[in-house]
Amino acid sequence: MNIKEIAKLAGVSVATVSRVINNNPNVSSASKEKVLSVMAENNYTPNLFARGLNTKSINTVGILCPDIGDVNHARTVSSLEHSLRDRGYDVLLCCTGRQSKSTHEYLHLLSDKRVDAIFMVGCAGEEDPELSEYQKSGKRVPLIIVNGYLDLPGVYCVLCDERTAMCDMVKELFERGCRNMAFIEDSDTYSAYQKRQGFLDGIKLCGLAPNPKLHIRIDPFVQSELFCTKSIFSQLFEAGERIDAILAADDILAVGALQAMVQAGRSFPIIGFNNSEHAVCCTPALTSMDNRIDVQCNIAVETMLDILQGKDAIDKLVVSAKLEERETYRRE
Amino acid sequence: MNIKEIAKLAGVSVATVSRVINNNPNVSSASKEKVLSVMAENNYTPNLFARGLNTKSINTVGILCPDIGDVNHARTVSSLEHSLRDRGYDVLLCCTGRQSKSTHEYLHLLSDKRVDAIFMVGCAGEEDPELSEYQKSGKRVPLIIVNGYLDLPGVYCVLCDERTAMCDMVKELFERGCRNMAFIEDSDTYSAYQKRQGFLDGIKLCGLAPNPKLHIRIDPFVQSELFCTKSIFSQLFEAGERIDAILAADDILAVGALQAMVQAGRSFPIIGFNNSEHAVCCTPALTSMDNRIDVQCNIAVETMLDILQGKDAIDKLVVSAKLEERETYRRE
DNA sequence: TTGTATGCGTTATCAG
DNA sequence: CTGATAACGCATACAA
Repeated sequence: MNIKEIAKLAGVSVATVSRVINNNPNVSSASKEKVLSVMAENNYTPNLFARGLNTKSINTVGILCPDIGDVNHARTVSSLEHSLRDRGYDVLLCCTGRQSKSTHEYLHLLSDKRVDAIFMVGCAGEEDPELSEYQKSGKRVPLIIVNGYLDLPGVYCVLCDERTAMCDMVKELFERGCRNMAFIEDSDTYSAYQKRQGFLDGIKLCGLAPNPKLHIRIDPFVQSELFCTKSIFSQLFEAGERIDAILAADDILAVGALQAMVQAGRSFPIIGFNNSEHAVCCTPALTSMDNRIDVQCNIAVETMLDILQGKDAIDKLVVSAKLEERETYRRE
Repeated sequence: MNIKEIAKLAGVSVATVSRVINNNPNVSSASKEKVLSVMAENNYTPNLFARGLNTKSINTVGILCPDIGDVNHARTVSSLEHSLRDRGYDVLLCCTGRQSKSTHEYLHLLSDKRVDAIFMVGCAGEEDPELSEYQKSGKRVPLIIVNGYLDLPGVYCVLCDERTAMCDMVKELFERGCRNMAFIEDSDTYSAYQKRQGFLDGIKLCGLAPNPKLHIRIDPFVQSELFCTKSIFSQLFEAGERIDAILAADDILAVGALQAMVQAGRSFPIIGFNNSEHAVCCTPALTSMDNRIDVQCNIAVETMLDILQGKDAIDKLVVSAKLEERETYRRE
């Protein structure tokens, strides 16, 4: 069933049918009704390929993310998807599998599909030379990074002031008397880098000496990050290492450390990051820094709309984090 | 840059270029090389719309799921996406938002996009009359349900024997001496129904009387299912209700109950379901029934390939669950 | 307000 | 092995 057949059945021309489909006002209500009813009877829907061939757009955007199985990425994609669908856009999902190599490929793949924009979630921190090459090449699709930053022309970023948040947290704990704060991180994203720097900023500003022994890095590819973190901290406690606070770049890491702490019969502030469900699963419940991913996603989608409408959009927007207080740390 | 320009630059016809693009063997290696080099120089990629207009397929499948923010759905989609991409398929993601109404719409939306197949994740249990209507309507796209079952012609299902697994678990606990087992459930999916029936089967087979007070249903739309479950069980414990085992349809529910149990200073077997990360976040670590979603996804994709190749595929495939033993219950 | 004719970029058919 | 050309289904400029 195509537009020609509908036109014949409705006794009008294909142009008129096309106008009805596209809500063109220049159609008599009589024709319009007739066409609509014929379309309904035959439950006809226009072929999107043919349509896209003309309009160069199918109201579809691509989302690029390392792994949708990761809770944080899943939340982000979920939020983006809802915002986008509310505005009539479909979502093409690409999981790159954390291999920076293929990011490049996927970028091409998506723009070959003629998506209207591409969102990147959980992207790497370094200035990817391939990405800039991509931006230079003919295929200019609006590129929007969520919870990350890349200083490239034509790339728009929405992020969270995680560095400041982390730094302030360190200062706050220092005022509470903490002098031996541990820091745990895993992935190598821009976001991870910000948190690390924030921690180091704080340590420095408090006049403390950085202690490499308390700066833990967990390989994000291990079977279980939680278990790995837990055993490292168990060893530290057994070795009698002095620790009076822990800050983690992600909740799952914080939970691992928390379990080790409880097992060691100790108790001090632990702060997670991303405010995921993990924070409420553990006991005691984990205080966590919320990076406001929902807000970020909304802004990202608004930014996309601005770009597509030709308005000039802000290329770097920063939202502020918010501490979700639970049992492992409470402000006075 | 289109096929015509490439043809001109390479000094051949569009037909030859098209053959090169599609790996048609009937091209001299000389022409082939020439065309390939011209394509590379101009980093040309064929327009997928024009292509789809002829071939009726763009190697894209749709995935329909209530909410990608849900950890279980996220894991499933992640697994499907990987399998599919390995085989050259892209993924169009649609989150229906748990509203059965819109499932119908999304189904149409996806087939309008001319996807090659549609996977449904976390779908409702009842025989959706709209779905069967959909299947009857002209738009016949292979429909594959993961971790669910719908007895409809042309619908293929992969699932887990959760009913048996749950039933066996009850029997096992009975033999261990448990006589007052509680059951917690939330959503209203096919999977949820199976678990509930499995529990009731087990209770009956053990000659126990069903206790409505210990059959807890949590509204899946509450702010926090975990917290809700926890407070319900706290109340039960305070009221002196006798409970000597808990089975939950999902880990997050089990964790809530677990926290209440620990707080009440009690200890008995708790079994979660889906073997998610939640199970290792809590203390004691949660024993959980794994529904082998990765295996299910692989099978689902294989099924899709069979269907698309015209082979006749199995329309109902059942994998068996596997208990992941942790601290809340260990087999002897 | 309506219809005709043309083009969008490929693939497929057929003749060479 | 190659090339010309007709589809594919729709949008749109232009004419009426």
